[in-house]
Amino acid sequence: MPEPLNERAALLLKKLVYSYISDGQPVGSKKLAEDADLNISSATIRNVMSGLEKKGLIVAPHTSAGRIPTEQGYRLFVDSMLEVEPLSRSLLSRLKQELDPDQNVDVLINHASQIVSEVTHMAGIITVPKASQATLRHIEFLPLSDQRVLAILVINEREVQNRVLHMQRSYKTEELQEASTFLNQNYMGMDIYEVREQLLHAMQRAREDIDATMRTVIEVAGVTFAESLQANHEGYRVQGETNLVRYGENTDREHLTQLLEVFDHKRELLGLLDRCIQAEGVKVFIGNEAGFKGLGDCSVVTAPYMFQGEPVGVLGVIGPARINYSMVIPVVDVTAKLLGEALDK
Amino acid sequence: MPEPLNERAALLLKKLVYSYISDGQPVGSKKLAEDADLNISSATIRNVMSGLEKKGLIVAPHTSAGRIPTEQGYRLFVDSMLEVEPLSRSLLSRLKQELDPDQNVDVLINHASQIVSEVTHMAGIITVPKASQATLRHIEFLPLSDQRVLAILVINEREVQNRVLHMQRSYKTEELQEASTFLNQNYMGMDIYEVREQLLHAMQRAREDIDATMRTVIEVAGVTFAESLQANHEGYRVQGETNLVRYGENTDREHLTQLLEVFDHKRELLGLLDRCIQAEGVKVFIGNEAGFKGLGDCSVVTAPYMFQGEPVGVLGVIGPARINYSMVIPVVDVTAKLLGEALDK
DNA sequence: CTTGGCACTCTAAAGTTTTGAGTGCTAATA
DNA sequence: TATTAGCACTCAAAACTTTAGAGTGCCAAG
Repeated sequence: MPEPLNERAALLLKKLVYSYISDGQPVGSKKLAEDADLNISSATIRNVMSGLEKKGLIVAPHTSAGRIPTEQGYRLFVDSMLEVEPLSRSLLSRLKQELDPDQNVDVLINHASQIVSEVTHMAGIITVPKASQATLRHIEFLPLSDQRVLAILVINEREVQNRVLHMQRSYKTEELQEASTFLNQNYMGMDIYEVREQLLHAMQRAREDIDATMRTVIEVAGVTFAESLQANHEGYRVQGETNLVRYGENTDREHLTQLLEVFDHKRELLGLLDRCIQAEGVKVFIGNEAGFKGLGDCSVVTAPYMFQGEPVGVLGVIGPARINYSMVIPVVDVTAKLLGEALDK
Repeated sequence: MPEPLNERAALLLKKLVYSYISDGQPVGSKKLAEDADLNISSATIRNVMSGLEKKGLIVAPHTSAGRIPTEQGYRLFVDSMLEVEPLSRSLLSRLKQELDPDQNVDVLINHASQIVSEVTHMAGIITVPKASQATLRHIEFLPLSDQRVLAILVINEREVQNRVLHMQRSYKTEELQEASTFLNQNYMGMDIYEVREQLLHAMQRAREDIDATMRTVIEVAGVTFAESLQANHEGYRVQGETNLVRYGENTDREHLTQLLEVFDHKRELLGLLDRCIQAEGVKVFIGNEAGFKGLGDCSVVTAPYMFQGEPVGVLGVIGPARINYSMVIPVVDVTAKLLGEALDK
């Protein structure tokens, strides 16, 4: 395989892949002969194709069919002969509009995955961003019935979280008010891990002789931050799996259900995505390159997205290998970038 | 059709439906003769079946096949001969656990639809609850950069909403603090529609000669409540569409994609669901009873769920007509009830 | 009223033929 | 030496045929 492809062979492979991507039909020598603007007879093309087959770039599914690209064929195509189309103006503006920065992280990442899924007609996947940094912006407590307290946290400027805490005793509005005022005055702008640390310290020190406010603070905030960290959601979201159904004119149902089951095995997929987080820019996995079962003939296209200069998550799509890479790649790329911008506000 | 079924015919229909539901195969006279504990020859059964066919309760897909229930057959079965199984203890406890009342509405309704989808292996659908009542519990404003303000609303005890407002000018923390304090003191416990009304009035009155606080209040809160009402989300959620794929051993792909497209036509489905909101208890639509295209051979099972004594939304599942009604119906029923309880806290 | 029996129907499965796209090779050509 | 036309060959897919058997309807006997 070290032997490089001569120019004509490369051109032919390129045409073949484009043709196969658009029709889904194996491509024969005759079709290529007509199609190509190079004046070459089908016999010559057969010779060249035979060479490409020896190199493992294309195969014939059976004797009397045309050729289709192998994984390596796609690989070479994607790496060295793919011409990506720039995004259409209208699509770009739609992306921008959909990724309205005035929304919280959760909504944003859902939108991002949804929109790439819609546009590419593949299944969209996105990892929930690692909360690399979580600065306490504001905190508020409200009493509920039955010894429960509603805690509202504003993290990192505009991320609002809320949870219901079950407490040992019930609290009055005023107590809670004092507690939140205290916390806001003393801990605003601090990392929430830090806040928790300090609260733990404070708790250890002075078990007795602390005033009522401080006691309330410790009790309520202790629970809050414990839960806050615990709820440090990880995982990924999938959207538009049904697009996969509409594909596969010929694919049998088993293949399809197998693919759908991939989404049930969180861990493997998450592993793959996590590995992409450090990669700069778009990555394309073709077929088994992704390294796990059930993805034969499938491709995964991913791009990491940034928050405050750090890659914090990965956006991607998953679908048949036979996709319009020249469109999908820039869409994923740009959406990831826009998502990053929206997160940074 | 007014002619009532004799006992034996009814029993036979029942057995036939159960058999078809469990195998998906048309049921012949011989199979019924073996299966049934009644000692009756296949010939007799043929006579009876012929009667059932005349009444339009069953049909033979083709001459030499067994019979399958028609829509009317299912209807009769569901209405008068279905024996619902009580929920298993383990399932019930799972439902209860999943519908943890300490979560906000959004999460709860998603969970509800997700869990019925998982348990029944059908697609789960749920309408977003009508905000029949929205009492202001607490409000808070935080300044952001660029003349933007983060508004946090607590509605109905523990429902937290937040949105980013774009204002005409920028505000200081203190201004906003005063505004929120004022609102909390004066409007807490009031319906937010009411609050908006009063603010509008206040705005019209005294254009000039109002103090700075009051002006801020009007400016910021005006925008907040306007957006809050506008965002009065309506629609529905679908979960587990992929379950539909795993069905239909023989169903052709076209039929399936057609079904999936139903979900794209929000309005029709929403119309159907809305009509169920007033119905007490579970409703079952079979085939075209639902009244729109693309649902041939499909059933929809729905149950309204309550909030504070009012039906506010509908939970349901959608899938092939050939489903295990005795299991699906109680699941939808109970989940809707539990959801109501969770919402009521 | 029920039943065994039989002729009849019609699908699904298995087997067969036909078609045509595509190949590899060879010998002629430039 | 590289290209091409031509031809024999292969094989999947489509069309068609055959077979098997599941199921029916109806009749005549119990």
